[in-house]
Amino acid sequence: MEYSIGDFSKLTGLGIHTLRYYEHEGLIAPERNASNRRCYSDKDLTWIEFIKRLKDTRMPIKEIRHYAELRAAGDPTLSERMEMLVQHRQALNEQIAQLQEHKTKLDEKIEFYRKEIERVNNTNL
Amino acid sequence: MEYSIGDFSKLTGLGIHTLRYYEHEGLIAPERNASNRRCYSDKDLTWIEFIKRLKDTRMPIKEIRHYAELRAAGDPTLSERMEMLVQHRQALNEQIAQLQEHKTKLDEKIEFYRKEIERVNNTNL
DNA sequence: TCTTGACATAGAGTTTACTCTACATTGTAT
DNA sequence: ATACAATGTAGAGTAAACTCTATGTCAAGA
Repeated sequence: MEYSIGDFSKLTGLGIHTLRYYEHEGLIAPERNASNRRCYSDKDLTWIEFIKRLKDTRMPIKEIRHYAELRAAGDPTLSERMEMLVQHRQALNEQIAQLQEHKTKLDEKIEFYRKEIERVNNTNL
Repeated sequence: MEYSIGDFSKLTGLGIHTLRYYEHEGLIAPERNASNRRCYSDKDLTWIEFIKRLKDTRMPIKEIRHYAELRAAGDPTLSERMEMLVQHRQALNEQIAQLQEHKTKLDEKIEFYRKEIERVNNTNL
């Protein structure tokens, strides 16, 4: 299937402006039809979903662009791309560990609040 | 203990400019000495560490300011603060779940790359 | 006393990632 | 054929969170 930018926008949940911006930043390069309209493919869809993952996991656009460039260069860059992903997995593992620690502390804090509220209530009997 | 802004900066890992910015944004309000210099306390240290947690878990500064205002208002706002934290815990749980899904997909992708690299290597024997 | 370094404020500048505006062109329904 | 909605480009504007600059004050060591 091929999609106009409007359809692709609905499909991905990204705004039309954002899609053009991503193209300008070298993240994605959809085909063009005879009248210069963008034609997004299903491959583009898979790719943009992966870009969304990278973004969600805090990879900056610059780095995603670098990955996109390697990807465009094909097979010879396979191992370099894999290295990037392995690095990124490491970063992601650290993020998760960090968030889990934050969660523990937040749970403790909430428990403290619960007790404190109870205490204040009892004081004002 | 009391700390000058320079000491406090080293202690927290936040730049001096950032500390002043946080104060300007209503996140923290250190005491001042006779000559108007900021005097950060150990309480401020605990508080800023908590702010760092909130930031790390993607709470925007506006919201942290709101929490800071409630905190400054004391006991009457205890339950409202707890509600905020409970809400934020929910958001944090979702973040963690999301990141774990991203991790799974990333692992799969890396495994795909590993096989692909092997395949390409064998093709070129 | 003099100098130097830390600190003060106010406001400008930077970075990242969009988001929007202006204006021209094209595709489609009447 | 005409209107109007979608798309194109170029570039300006926005929001968040810093980060830096200019200029002035103050306190402690040589």
